[in-house]
Amino acid sequence: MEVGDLSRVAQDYLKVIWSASEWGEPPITTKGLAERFSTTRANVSETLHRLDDQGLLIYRPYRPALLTPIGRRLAIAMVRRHRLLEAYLARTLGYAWNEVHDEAERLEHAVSELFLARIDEVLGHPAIDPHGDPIPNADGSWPQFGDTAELSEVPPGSYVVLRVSDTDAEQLLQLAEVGMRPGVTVTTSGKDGAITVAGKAVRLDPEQLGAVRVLV
Amino acid sequence: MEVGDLSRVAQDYLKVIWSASEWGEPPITTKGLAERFSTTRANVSETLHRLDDQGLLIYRPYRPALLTPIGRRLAIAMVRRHRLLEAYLARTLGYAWNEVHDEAERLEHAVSELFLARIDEVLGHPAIDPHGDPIPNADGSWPQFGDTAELSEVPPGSYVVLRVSDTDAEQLLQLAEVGMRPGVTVTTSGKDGAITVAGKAVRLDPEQLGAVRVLV
DNA sequence: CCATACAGTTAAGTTAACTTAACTTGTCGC
DNA sequence: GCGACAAGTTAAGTTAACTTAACTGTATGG
Ligand SMILES: [Mn+2]
Ligand SMILES: [Mn+2]
Ligand SMILES: [Mn+2]
Ligand SMILES: [Mn+2]
Repeated sequence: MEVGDLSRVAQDYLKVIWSASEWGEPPITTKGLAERFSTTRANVSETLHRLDDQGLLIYRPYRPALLTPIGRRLAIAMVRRHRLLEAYLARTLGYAWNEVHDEAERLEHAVSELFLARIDEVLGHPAIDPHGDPIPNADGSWPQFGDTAELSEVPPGSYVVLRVSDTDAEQLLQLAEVGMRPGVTVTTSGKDGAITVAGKAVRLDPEQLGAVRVLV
Repeated sequence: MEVGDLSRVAQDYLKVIWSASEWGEPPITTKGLAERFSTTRANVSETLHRLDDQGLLIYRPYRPALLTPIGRRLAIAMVRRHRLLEAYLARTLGYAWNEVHDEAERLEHAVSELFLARIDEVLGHPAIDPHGDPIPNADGSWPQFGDTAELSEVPPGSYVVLRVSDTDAEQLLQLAEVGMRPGVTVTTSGKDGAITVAGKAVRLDPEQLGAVRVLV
């Protein structure tokens, strides 16, 4: 089975279910999926049943779904598509890092394996996307970096930003505006969100701090 | 109304209906659409009803459908998408001219106006796609070239190839293999398909000759 | 331990897009 | 003019994906 055999909806579900747990977070719930896809819990419940029928995940009533090995393989393929496309848009078409996500969200369902191979080559096989998320390799493996923690959970001190979550477009724009991006150094004071980003003092709310992962 | 408001199916129908008549051919029939989309006449008939309901075309029983002004505008927007993408794939990602069509057929439904503007800029606002088809401008106008005729209809002599039809992938590959492409000079003998392409003698069947348009 | 709030499910209905089968219309050769 | 055949339509049924409404299960804080 290949990702091209799945519907757009199935592709998005697998990708979101897999990447929800990527940084150690608990598995995504029915409600979480409903919010992510701007739909109803009823619709999510029904869709999860369908994905179970297709052998992509195991539906457990009132419990988060579990990806099957096939589902996980296809999920990782979708994550690769998404992040490779984001990297391509940013690097060769002049997209800002807060513009790439929405475009990749649609292109990921349309491009062929040939297209992916070509842009991977043009980019020189990049390891991370513009938000610092690792890009899985074509064989399903992916690069591992050092241990990370959310900026909201870390003791006061200086850290290197590894990754900024790209799921909330507005939040990403706010973070971009204060200079937050992978690679910059931030210093936390421990005092309600007062931090410095690349030397500049700014204030972030707990949600924004939770979107930033630093090397620990 | 924008192309993004239409379903994938609606986008493809408008594009195909409009481009069928681009070179003076008669309007495409229900059967023609069914073949183009590998579906049934029944399905085409029903879909045309839906497009009529949406004000995109006028459905006339037992007669070819007529695009409304809105339908025509959106059709041309889709043709622009398709051809601009083909040009991009060929010029910047190393696609062969017989590989671009299928990829563009899917990407045309997924890319944003921003993406189109960026690739248009990267390509320097190309006037034709890799098959010699004119690329409509963003305002709906498009470049006009000299008068053309199908190679099957032209008196014996030497001609410059302007355009090769890209709708039949296998046929396009065959034509590519004998060196046929926009810009080459061909000489017709009038004797059942015996012609020279860029100096090399080849034999083409009437269908293949009909796929090639030359400057007259 | 249990009421309750919220998460999750089930049910019923809708729509676009598809299929197959049966029927109707248009046109073309005689 | 007309019959035959191809083209086109209508009808009935399916599926994925969505909605709204009603119901049920889970977990928790008092
Ligand atoms: Mn998507
Ligand atoms: Mn990303
Ligand atoms: Mn298409
Ligand atoms: Mn073309």
